[in-house]
Amino acid sequence: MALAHPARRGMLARLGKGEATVGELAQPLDMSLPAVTKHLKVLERAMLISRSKNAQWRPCQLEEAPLKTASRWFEQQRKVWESRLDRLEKHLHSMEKDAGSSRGRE
Amino acid sequence: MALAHPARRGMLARLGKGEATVGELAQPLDMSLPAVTKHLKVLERAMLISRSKNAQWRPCQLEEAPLKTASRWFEQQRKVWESRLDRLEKHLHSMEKDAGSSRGRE
DNA sequence: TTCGTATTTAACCATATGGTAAATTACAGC
DNA sequence: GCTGTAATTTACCATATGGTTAAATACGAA
Repeated sequence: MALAHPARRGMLARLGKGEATVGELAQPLDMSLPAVTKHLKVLERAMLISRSKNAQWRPCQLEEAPLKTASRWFEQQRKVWESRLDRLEKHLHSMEKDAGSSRGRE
Repeated sequence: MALAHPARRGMLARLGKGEATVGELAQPLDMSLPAVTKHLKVLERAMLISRSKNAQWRPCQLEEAPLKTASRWFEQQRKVWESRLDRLEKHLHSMEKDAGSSRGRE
């Protein structure tokens, strides 16, 4: 999952404020430039960012569409978890009602 | 992340319907029992489930509280992404206005 | 005590992930 | 063409993850 690594989430957060070069993204990250390049490739393959060329710099920018998808994904997940919690809570309440009959716990 | 693996999410979904033994959780999963045991340990360490004893069975059940936390987490994440997208959209619109002045694209 | 079922442990393996250092490429300016 | 800066590629390494099989453990029932 492209969003799994904190360094990558950090880069995306930084890019939310606007275009940045590899060096700029690396600066707060306490890791070598090759490592940053690798993370950028992950983000690029996931189409979360795009890159361009400016002399010897290779600036990165956020891709708008997939992040909207990510946002929608979070919203969906939230709904899924909510419905699971609903079912769970019903289950737990029915257990409370039953509690006197046969307590399996030791 | 305990919620990362589809098998584990499947187990949690199953447990949302009520207690289940290791064998019952394994049945739909096309993997060996030892593999299932490992996944269960991950879930147990993350305190998403708890286990008990019933003869030779070791039934599992969902832990309520942390899943509520997970739900809250999703909600938070959603808000974070939304605010990022707001910022991003403002940025993109300001670029549109600028578009005529200096087109870096080739 | 022995047998069958449920589960775990131990030992092992393949692959993915995240990092490094050193060499290489790309480019601007002198 | 040479030099300095930005970034990437290459080769390598350590650890995490997810799986396997075979053996061990736990328990109820015969």
